[in-house]
Amino acid sequence: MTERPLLPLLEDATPERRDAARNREALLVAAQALIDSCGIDGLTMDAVAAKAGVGKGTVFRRFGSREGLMAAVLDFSETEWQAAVISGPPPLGPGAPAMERLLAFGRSRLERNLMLADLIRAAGWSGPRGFAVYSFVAMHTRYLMSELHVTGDIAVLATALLAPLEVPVLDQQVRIEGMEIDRIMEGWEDLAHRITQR
Amino acid sequence: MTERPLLPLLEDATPERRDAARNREALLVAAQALIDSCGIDGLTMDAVAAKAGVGKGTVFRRFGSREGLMAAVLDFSETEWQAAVISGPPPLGPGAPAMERLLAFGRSRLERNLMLADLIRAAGWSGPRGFAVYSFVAMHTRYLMSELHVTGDIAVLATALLAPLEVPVLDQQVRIEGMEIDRIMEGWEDLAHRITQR
DNA sequence: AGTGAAAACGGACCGTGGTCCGTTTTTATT
DNA sequence: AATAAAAACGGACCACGGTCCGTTTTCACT
Repeated sequence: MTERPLLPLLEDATPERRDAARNREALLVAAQALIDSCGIDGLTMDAVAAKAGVGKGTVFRRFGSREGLMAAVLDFSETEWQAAVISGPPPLGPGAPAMERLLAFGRSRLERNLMLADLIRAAGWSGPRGFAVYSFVAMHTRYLMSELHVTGDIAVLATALLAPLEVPVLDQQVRIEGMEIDRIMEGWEDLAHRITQR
Repeated sequence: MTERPLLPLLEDATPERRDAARNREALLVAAQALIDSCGIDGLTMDAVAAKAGVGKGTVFRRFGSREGLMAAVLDFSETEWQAAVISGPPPLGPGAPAMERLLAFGRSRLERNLMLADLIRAAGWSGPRGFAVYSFVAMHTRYLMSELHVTGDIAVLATALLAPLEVPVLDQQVRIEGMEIDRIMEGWEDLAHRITQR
């Protein structure tokens, strides 16, 4: 749990003080434990502080806000996932044809976003962390699209291809309309073909 | 400000008591005034209650939550917009070819979502109101797509076409990446052509 | 080891969203 | 008009996110 995020856009120049590092570690462990036992909604900042054995001020000094704490918890699995895309086995990782990689990418992202929906929602879609996450996903999609020789405004088309995989949209389809996941995935593959063809 | 929402899926069987109706009216007026003067973030439920001259409990009895109140405020402009789509002048309203209507629809929705972004964000994307709004937009999109003889899973493709117009996605593009609105719109038109062609 | 400045800590404190329940208003009925 | 049940009201109250500032810890430098 001490690994640093992939793609460290701006690494801190000065390292953390020892007590700070120890407390961050304890807070993340406490937060994960509380999420497991009480669920996301049942987690309070006071409880996290108490469980980690630190004052509440420390939690906010480290993570800025509740959203920030959630984003930090989410960061573990995100980093892992990004590693699988960058250097894992094909077809998600490198080695497969671009179209296969794209389809594997979409399926994997969709499954992940559904599995972590509560946490992603609680982490908010703003802030620097959210930006970094989006940047990675968008960059990879644009790369695959350029490999497929897609014509047009690739940045915008990539966004359009990614948007249906985001949690608010999936929530609408799955939770409210009760749509099957396989059907959503098939629809997304169709979309991928339509956007990349020509 | 007393009109009822379009497409009243479930109209209340029993009408409101007179004091209840009067208070709702006063609360909506107060909320709108506070939004205009303090902005969405500066609006507090206590302030709305005070300005409307009622107790705080009444606000929550009427609207359930802050999100609910915001959704109710939003409902005015949403109703107006839906009316323009259903019975306004072409190309947004009926009378133009389906493809022109679709493009006008996308542009209009995009502009609206950007203009009301703060309010839409504060209203939340869940709850029955959000569902009703989404239902209308999705239904209309599916209708236009069927007019265009689009093949495939129309419900899923309509969602894919609408997703890039949603506030979280637009936020990312406009606010964070600083993308121009015209560019986003051109990209969306391209997307509409790719999804509907074949 | 001693020292001073910078960084981090802790928990009392505050504002706001949301609840609860005793009181008041409305409305249907006679 | 009187009455009673139902609905709505109001504001004290609570919980939680977030802030503030006096105290403690760390660390670089001597």
